[in-house]
Amino acid sequence: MLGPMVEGVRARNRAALEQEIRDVATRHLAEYGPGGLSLRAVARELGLASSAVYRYVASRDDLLTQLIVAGYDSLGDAVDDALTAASEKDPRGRFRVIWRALRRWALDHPQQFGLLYGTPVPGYHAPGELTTPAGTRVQARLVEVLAELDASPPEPDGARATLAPLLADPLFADAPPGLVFAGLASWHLALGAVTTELFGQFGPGGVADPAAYFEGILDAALRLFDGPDGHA
Amino acid sequence: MLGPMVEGVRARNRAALEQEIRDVATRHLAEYGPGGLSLRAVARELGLASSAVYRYVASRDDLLTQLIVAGYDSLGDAVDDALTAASEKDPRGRFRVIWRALRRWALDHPQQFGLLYGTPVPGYHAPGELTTPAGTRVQARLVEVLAELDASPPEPDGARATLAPLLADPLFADAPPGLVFAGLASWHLALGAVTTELFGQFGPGGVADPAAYFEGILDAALRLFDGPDGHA
DNA sequence: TGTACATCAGTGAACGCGCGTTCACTGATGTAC
DNA sequence: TGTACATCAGTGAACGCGCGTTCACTGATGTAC
Repeated sequence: MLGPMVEGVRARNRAALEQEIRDVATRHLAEYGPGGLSLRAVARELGLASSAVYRYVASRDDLLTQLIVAGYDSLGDAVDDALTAASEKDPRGRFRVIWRALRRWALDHPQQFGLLYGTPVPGYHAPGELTTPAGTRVQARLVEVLAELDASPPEPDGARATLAPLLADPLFADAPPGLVFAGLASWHLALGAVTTELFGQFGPGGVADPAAYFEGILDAALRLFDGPDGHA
Repeated sequence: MLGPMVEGVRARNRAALEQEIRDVATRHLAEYGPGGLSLRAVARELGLASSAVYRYVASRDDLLTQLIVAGYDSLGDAVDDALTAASEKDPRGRFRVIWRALRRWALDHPQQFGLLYGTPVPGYHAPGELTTPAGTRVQARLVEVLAELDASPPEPDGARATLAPLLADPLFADAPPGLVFAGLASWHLALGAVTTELFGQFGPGGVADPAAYFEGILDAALRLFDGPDGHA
């Protein structure tokens, strides 16, 4: 009665349809944005009665939460895969691999990226207990890399106090404040660049080669970790 | 019949109501986001029939465009005022003044900031001819400051080609590519920091003193303009 | 292996809601002579 | 200064639409004996 017992056909169908719902919803998200995500439209596309969806999804907000978690996981997988494939040892190289993977993923999934890192969906509050674990995978990878970096960038005035909550986190055990600061700054630099490339006009005329520009940004981000004498 | 002729009472009322509509709409925008902006709701709050709004606004999208332009202008004014008030001469100081004003404005008008620099509103396309002039005021100020900076940061590989469209812009006449690159990078760094402060979790635990952190970010941004020897 | 019953997937109608936009209209405000 | 007419602001009803969610229901799939 307990035993390993192969998943019944019902459970399999159920899982498959749950996945299908997420897939369709993700497509709709990409097309109409989070505000335009509609359970009825999803049901319609799946050939279901609108009420049938409620067998699989508790509410519209619940579906949104599922999509957010799935998005973080998709991004997390993309980064992990890139790291595995690159098998790069040098921490600076791994830093670049992570960021390139993030940019790639963001370009491939612009609306999902917006859902994760853009303007919050009005009226929706993500339940942190579901969202945070998946939402910090990339940061965790970055932190690992920073730990191997063995750099001691200058410590801005008051960094210890400013970053206190972060420094208290086990993730950053023993990390010098200057390094945490530089890490955070590099995060914001890269995020700002990706966001602008995705959504912004990139200024008048734009940038001819965003990929090359991004490489330049990575150089600049890494330079944030250098000491005042110009090298780590 | 021509003459200077004081604005008639009708024109004055009209202008006043147009402003009132924008004000109410801005509040609704702040509360429900761009997707939740509704002409009917605005009319309701003003005690008007929903159809009456169409005397002042051509359509919902038209209202959005007005709000975007008004937002850019509000931000532009905030930056200009800050510069005037500070009467700082040093270009690095003025750089800081600009960015502090932007952060301040963003914190005071989060949803408007999101409208300008966040995830685009799905299904809405801003008419660039109306939007761009107001939308580039801050950048123009920054460019002025960068021009006085008299720095020659390292020129990343291929910067000339990558940034070609920007360099062709009259704004950047004679600017060395390295400077333009550093300017763009500093823009993305500050924008990423502000966006994260407004919308993001700021990582696990967050940052204790975002204002102090932002000052650190400004230091880092200015260091992007330093030569490889560590000073401009 | 067969039968009785419980579980589950999916239906379709209905609820109450808000939306953008159009239209023919009433009065009040301005303009021309 | 007064009158005739044009302009304009605002009304209220109506259009057709899509939404989230609930509910009582029908069959099909699984389970226990």
